[in-house]
Amino acid sequence: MIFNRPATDLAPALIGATLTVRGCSGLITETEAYTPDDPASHSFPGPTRRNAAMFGPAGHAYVYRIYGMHWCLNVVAAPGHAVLIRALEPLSGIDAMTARRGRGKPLAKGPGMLAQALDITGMDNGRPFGPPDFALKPGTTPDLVIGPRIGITKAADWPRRFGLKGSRHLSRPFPFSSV
DNA sequence: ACTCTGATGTACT
DNA sequence: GTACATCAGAGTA
Repeated sequence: MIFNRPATDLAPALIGATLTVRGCSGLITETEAYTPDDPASHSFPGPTRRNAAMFGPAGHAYVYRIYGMHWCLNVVAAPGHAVLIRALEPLSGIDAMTARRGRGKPLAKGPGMLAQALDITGMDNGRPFGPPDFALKPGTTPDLVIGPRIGITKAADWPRRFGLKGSRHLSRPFPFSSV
């Protein structure tokens, strides 16, 4: 897996990959690309304390807190580029994820839920991806759907949200579109 | 199904 | 002071 490339290339490549975090794993079903020329990207204003990891080595995590209570996990791509992991299909460690999320609740249908299910916090900011505890394993290239982004106010309509076609483990449905 | 709102911390102007 | 790459619960239907 080549991490050091534009987020717009890495984001679709991560769909279908398996993310493993300390005994829990899942199939990535939804990502979003953020680039330095994107007004909605944390890297848009240039390096700051919060976004330092986005300008660090590719293949590391960029984790930040949002709305005071949730964490969001990104994979750092080229400098100033990152891919937000928005949703996944749980594969293993489901008991632990359920315990952290609460019984009957969706486990990882959104970036905040995903971080909570996998117990990802600011402690993981800057951590390199690699086996065995924090791994990102490429899968076979699946059919993708592409659509506008979610939860942002600037450039929300840029088609930079990628999903696994037909998956039920998405934060929201995609408007009809595919590659 | 949908829309609205409160919770909660911090980075940045 | 304001905005924020969100979620859960309550309300309406």
